[in-house]
Amino acid sequence: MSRRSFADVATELRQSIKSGEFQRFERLPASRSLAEDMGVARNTLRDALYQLEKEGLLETRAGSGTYVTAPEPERVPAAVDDATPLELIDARFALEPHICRLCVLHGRREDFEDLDALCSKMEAAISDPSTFAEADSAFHRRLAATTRNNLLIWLINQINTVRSLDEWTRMRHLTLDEQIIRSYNAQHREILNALRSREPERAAVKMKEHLETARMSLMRAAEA
Amino acid sequence: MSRRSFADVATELRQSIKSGEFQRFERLPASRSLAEDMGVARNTLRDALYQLEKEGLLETRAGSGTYVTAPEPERVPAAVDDATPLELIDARFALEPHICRLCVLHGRREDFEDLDALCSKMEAAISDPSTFAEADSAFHRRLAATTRNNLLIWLINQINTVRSLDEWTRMRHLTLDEQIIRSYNAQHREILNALRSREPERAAVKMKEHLETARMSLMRAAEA
DNA sequence: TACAATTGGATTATATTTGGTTTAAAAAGG
DNA sequence: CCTTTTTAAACCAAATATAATCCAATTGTA
Repeated sequence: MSRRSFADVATELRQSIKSGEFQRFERLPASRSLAEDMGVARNTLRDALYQLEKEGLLETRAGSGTYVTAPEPERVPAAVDDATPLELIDARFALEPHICRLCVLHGRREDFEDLDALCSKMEAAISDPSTFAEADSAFHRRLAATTRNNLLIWLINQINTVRSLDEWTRMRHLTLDEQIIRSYNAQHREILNALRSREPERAAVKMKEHLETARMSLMRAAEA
Repeated sequence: MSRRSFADVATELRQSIKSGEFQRFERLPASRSLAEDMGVARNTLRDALYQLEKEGLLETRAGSGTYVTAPEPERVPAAVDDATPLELIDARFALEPHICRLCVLHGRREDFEDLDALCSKMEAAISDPSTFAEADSAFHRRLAATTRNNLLIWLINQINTVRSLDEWTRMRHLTLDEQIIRSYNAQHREILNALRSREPERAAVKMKEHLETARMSLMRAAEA
């Protein structure tokens, strides 16, 4: 029976890293003790570490230790952060009406109660644009959550964390007078009513109307 | 006796934050006492805090304290990579019909020529499921590109890189017999024709029919 | 307002751990 | 028998944890 070669050690370590036993940014045990733990000579372990370093899994700093390289999970491309408010609202036009349809399919009583509470919160914030905007955002995220579709929930969250959202909310505040807030509130209620009476197409239509109103007020703000 | 390096301390703190032991906006214990609690020199603790600050988990204000800023309890890959094929197709149901509408608005001649070429490629691959699947994916990505909406393009790309796509394509291959491919090809042509004659709603309807066909064949595959 | 306590920020010298390297012997395998 | 790889031990230089001390910003309080 052959001794364990450095390739075997590398395989074992690779799996420890991928399985999450060693997480990113974490420092591995010192080469001496790790070699002893794995029952292998330090030289062999070092060959394995060098291999993993070549593969980009590890980074080793002399005198300090060897570290799990951070596989930067996902750089949000500049294209996304640079999305314009109009691109953003088009994306919502794509997602949210269908989200309403799915809400009818998967919504439960407690979902509608949460949405109802958010509606009430928005209705109480007619003259408080900041509170309204926050509750409004929560309402739309709550809708996504009601679909029980993790992918859609994630997509909506991504959209909501787009950096241009700052610009978006800034522009919104310009248009959020009491009259607009009142009409938004009426539309939110209509959407919720359609969901509760289990009418997917009516809910989708009401959402489209809501987004159309938002688009219009946004364009008015852009002109000003 | 092994020293604990600042990286180890950082790992420990990182987990305390992620586990919720230190909550958002909360102030950490003073560096002196925290260092003592963790049995480490204040210098080392400070290095660890600096690292976490670089990672965006902490924010430190001289004379005041260091505060947790961690925004994301949400693992990006977890929600997305664990998406089921059915969640995935629901997301496509949300996005792609509206993408078709936007294609009518923003599509140019060269877009339609590219889509036409992809249709031809798929039609030539009736008995070659792998080539067909690749061109099919390219067709849908090209549709997204035609909207000129960077956000939508990015969302579609995200959906197409979901790991469960492997499972998805595997299941697809099960159902991709010549008959199914022929009907897909016919639907792709119908979509493209609707785009070219600038009929947004018809294009959206044809896309929905296409996705419905895909959903049905997927569910048949799931039963088998 | 002004003082005092507490906080993070920074610098120092010293001790120790760490990876990097070299060497030679032992083991495995053709 | 010869080649290759692993082992083992020793040493080096770099990195850094420690500990003590001082500075500067903030906060709370008299």
